[in-house]
Amino acid sequence: MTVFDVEQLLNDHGVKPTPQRAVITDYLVHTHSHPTADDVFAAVAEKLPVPLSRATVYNTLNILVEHKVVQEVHTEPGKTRYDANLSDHHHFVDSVSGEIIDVSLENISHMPVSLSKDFLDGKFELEGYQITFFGKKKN
Amino acid sequence: MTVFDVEQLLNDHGVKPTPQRAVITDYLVHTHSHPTADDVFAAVAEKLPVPLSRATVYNTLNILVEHKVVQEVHTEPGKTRYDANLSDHHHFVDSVSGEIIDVSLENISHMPVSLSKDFLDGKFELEGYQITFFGKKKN
DNA sequence: ATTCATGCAAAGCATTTGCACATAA
DNA sequence: TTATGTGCAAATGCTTTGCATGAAT
Repeated sequence: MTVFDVEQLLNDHGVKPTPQRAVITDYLVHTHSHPTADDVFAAVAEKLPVPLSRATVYNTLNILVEHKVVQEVHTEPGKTRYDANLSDHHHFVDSVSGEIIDVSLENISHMPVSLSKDFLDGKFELEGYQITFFGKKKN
Repeated sequence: MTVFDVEQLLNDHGVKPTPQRAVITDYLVHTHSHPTADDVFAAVAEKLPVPLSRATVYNTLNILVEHKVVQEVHTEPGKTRYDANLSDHHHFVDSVSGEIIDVSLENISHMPVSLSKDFLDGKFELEGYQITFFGKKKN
């Protein structure tokens, strides 16, 4: 994805592209590492010809989440991670390192999952679900 | 579950029962509200004849997690919630209020879920999974 | 005696906010 | 010029830590 495409992506989601936002989004779109805000800051700060503050990173990430360009992933206490994989997928979390690995739908049996009418019973409107697998990554 | 049973439960999991730990555990075992550490502190402080500090609540919750008496639930940024429902179950999160509702296995279709051999491929050892449904609770 | 739990206050992180400056339409 | 984005630093909120006291074995 080129810088132009990133600007397109931002425009498509109603986010005004700025140099900072473009570089942050570009980084997120090209990584599978589910970075934290600080990971993003560290990776992007050196790429930008202009200074970059943590506040801008946090602001940008929140805007990208609000506009559904990326999604938050919560697997560990105290850390919010970001995922720009826009395809329908789930996650495998290594219980030792905390590393998050994407799991595409074709790697999961017995999909899709749904809630019984008995549970929903006119009381809940189901919008989606997220499966977090956990286990150990072997060496 | 009586106080005696709570002490039994703690002993069974290798946690030395103290008054604070017993009352905290008792509270967790009897609620379905998935409380935060602060919720626990607020609910338990007034029940105890002795003073209770937040540090003790945090210490105790971490010990209970380590000894698998309760589990952490992460659905929102910046908040760790605790769940003493020891049965196999999943969660529904109200996307408006953040409220977490337990979903027992019989309320889910297409269970159990598993990962394909292709994904695991000798590289991952699957220990379990957690499904987080999200949507709106109707009034 | 020795070990371990507790309380308090201080410290630590991740994240948000207030405000001034810079930028773009 | 009007609105919006950015940077900096201060503030906030949740959680952990250090240390002294207190209880239990």
